[in-house]
Amino acid sequence: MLDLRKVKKELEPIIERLSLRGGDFRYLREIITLDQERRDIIVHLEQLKAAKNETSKKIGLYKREGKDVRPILESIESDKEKISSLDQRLKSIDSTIDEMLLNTPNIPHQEIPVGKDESENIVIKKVGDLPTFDFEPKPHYEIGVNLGLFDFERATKIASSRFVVYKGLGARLERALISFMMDLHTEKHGYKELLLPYIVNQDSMTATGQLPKFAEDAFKLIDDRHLYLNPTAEVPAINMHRNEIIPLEELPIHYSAFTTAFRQEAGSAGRDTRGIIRLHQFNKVELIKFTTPDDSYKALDAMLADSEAVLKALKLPYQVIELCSGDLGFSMAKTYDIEVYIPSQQGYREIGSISNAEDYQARRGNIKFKRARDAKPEYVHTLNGSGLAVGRTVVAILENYQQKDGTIVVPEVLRPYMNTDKIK
RNA sequence: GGAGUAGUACUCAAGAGGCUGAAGAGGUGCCCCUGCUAAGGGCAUAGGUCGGGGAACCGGCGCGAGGGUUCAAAUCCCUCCUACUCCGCCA
Repeated sequence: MLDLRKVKKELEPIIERLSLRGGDFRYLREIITLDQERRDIIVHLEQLKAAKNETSKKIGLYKREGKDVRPILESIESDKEKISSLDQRLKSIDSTIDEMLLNTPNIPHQEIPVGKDESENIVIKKVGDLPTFDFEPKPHYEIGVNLGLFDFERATKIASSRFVVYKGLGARLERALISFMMDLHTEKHGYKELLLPYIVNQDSMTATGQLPKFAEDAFKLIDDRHLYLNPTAEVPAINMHRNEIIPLEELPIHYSAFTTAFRQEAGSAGRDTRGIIRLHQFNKVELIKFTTPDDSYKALDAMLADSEAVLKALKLPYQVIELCSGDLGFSMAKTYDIEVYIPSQQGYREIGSISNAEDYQARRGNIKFKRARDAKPEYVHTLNGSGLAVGRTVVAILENYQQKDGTIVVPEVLRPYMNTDKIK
């Protein structure tokens, strides 16, 4: 959520920066008018309430002294109505302002590239050598089905399309990757391991920015508690500290969490229909940080390096891109995507995303810290990154490590987890 | 799922319509005392948030959350949430 005070102070520059995302944000001008009305009401309302409090006290006194309170009671009768109607008006203004702010995305960081969509993202580095094949490399779904690693038909029988059953060494590979990634981040990169709920409530979804605007992307439970299936570990992990003031000495907080993520993939009909690139359910290892505002961009770069370390260890070629303003996620000020090389597509596919939300989620979730014992609380910055999407890592391994005979060489770092050096 | 009990500040806890923005204790901070430590004494300690004001400061909200009754609610009523106890069920 944007800071209302800041919006008021820098209205036009903010509208201009937001519009770099695409879309019209001139509606924010209305906030200024609404806010002025809101303040006027508050001033008036508080005067009335203060007077009413005085009067009530007086009534108490009079009663104890046995005096007649009827005249006083009559004198405040009209204020009562004024107060309740002003209260109502205030509530309605507050909720209008709130709704506007909740539906307004984060302001893109000053230095990110300006562009209208993903075609204007900028490749900032390429790492690793592309594999060479003396045969036609197969797509992962063919390899996986041939080796008996995936079963799409039965997954559809069990659930629906866009699900998969992993079998045998396929299931083992997925599990091995989860363990490998979690071990790397917790033991080498200093993150604290979390195992989180896979169901989150409406407040959590709102704090991180999935709601109210992107309700159609989430799986909502049919239940009057307004619960959702976890769409990404970012949601439960950031909400660990919702409505908290984190002691300064606990910052920065680094969490790593494996979760299963659930997405409706609304609007993706027809895209990536084959294979395990885009499923309703997938596994992901996530990195989450809470930092002071001063440290968040350093922390972002460090997180990117932690993410990259997974691909480096697996010896998979990848590129890092910086998202342009038009491709930026709703809650984020700046985002790097990591894209892994997919031989069958002769191109790169997103396998991870590392973002700084600055104070946007912290404000929605009321997550603060204090610089000193008697200092005013300030919002923390929140960051999240993939470390990595596990299913897509499976895709990358199958395709990049495929052999002419149809088998897969297991990347060295995974062998202790796989108990084999070959999938055949 | 049934039946019950409870949620008050950093912690424990009193409070049962107005004199309570909240007794008391612990903790914490500052000071005194003591050669150091322990013990003792004094003072302070509702955070947070919204609004007014140049500021000092003033005011609104706030006793799990949200509604309601009342001139007035921590205190009465309703709904919800959470924790605990008992019963049932269950990995």
